[in-house]
Amino acid sequence: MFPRVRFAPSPTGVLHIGSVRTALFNWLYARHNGGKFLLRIEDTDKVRSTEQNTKLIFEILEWLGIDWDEEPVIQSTRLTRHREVAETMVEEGTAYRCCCSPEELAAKKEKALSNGKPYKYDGTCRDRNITNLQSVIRLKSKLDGNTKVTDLVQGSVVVENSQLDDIVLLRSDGTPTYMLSVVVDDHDMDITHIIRGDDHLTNTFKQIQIYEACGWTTPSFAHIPLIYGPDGAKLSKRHGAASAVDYRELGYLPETISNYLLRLGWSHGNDEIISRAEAIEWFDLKNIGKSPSRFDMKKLQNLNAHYIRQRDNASLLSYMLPFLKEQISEAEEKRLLRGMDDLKARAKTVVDLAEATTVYVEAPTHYDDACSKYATDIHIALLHDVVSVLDGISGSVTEEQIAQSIKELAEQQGVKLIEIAQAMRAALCGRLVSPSVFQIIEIIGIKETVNRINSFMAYTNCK
RNA sequence: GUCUCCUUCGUCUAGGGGUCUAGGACACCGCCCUUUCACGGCGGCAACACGGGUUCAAAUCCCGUAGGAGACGCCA
Repeated sequence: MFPRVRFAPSPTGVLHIGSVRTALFNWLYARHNGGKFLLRIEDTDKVRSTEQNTKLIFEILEWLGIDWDEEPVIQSTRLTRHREVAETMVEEGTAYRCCCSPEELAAKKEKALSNGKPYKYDGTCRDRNITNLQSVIRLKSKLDGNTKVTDLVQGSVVVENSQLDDIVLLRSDGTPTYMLSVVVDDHDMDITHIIRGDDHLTNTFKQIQIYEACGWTTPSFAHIPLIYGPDGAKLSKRHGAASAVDYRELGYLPETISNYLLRLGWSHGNDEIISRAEAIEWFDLKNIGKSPSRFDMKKLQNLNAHYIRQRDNASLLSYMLPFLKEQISEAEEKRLLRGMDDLKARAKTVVDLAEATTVYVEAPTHYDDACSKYATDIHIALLHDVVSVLDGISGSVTEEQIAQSIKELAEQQGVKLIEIAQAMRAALCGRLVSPSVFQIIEIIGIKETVNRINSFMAYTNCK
């Protein structure tokens, strides 16, 4: 039998990077086992759910190449079904109506807590046979014995039923709670394996009781550890970036995110760079670790640098275009394409890459302070020499030709190449870090090079 | 507070009784390459939380302790 798994995010916030990992694991599980990967939007909290968040969920999954197999289920459209199940449970005696007011319950809870006792609904309405439809419906949970989960990641976990509460299934306004709707939907969607964050582990016991009360087969569970920030607390905004959208905007490639997330908490021997095909071939729940892991930005960056280098220049260029501050012409695009090899060896993110491209499209708008080191009389004299050398070269030139001529010049003048090269870099780029100056000249051409050098000399002259 | 889970270099992890003087990757530090910065190459630093067992033998199995995390809503 082929597994059916699902990813069931709630659009009450921007898609968390940890949720993305859950989606990935579910997807890989389905693809590895020839099963189906389904999507369900859990939008029953109408107040906090937004269209924008829902849109972003689809967008991010597409961006990552995580495709789904059937029409996504929108949970809010299934309200009638949820209600129906709750009513049936009341009829069958596995649930009951409760008319304790929220205020009463809050008071009881406060009292219990102040006495240092664990709070649990006291079961006041459990056997009262209330018919008032304004009441909530609670699960009549088992009072003794225990409930066991054989989790595919966590192993066998047992909880005493006395610990479990009579949870609310249907609110007084007739809408289902999360506990009810997940169980009903997972059952109706024929979900065989539930792979989700381990913050749901304790919910599982309550949910199993609902499955049993309804006489449904419980699916298999796999609770994967959460992702934490560098300080060990749940990864959130204050750690910098917690949503998948953030990472996309920061210039991380989708293949980087997939690979990183896969490797976080899961391993296949010593493999670090894992292609999509390998991931599908190798993925197995058995290799998921049980301990939580911290998100390491440096490692993410390193991986991203790897994938940037690995992309072919044309696709990298088109991916980068939206990151550019200004639109560029076709001629400029060609320049960037030529310079891409040099550019991509240095970039950690696409944002870096986009920023670094400016040397190929425009003259420096300002010069870094460090450049003044190469604005001495000696350097200016050398730059004059460079200009004469370049003027002597006609037509299109290659990087090698230019390098050759400049090396000869250095030799003639009895200076080290670095002195000339850095002065040229300051003039051409306005800073002392850039791709090869000879390569830059090849791409921007002699004329523009001479212009930039002249501007630099004029600028130092004014100072 | 109650319940549940977790614990190998700073971080992600390999390992599942002897092959472990614990392997890899990122980070960090050197050196090499070099027109800068990167890339790349070579090398270095660095961990089995603690205490008891079991065993000829324990990072690996068992029990405690400590620390960390999660769940305890008419949120999902």
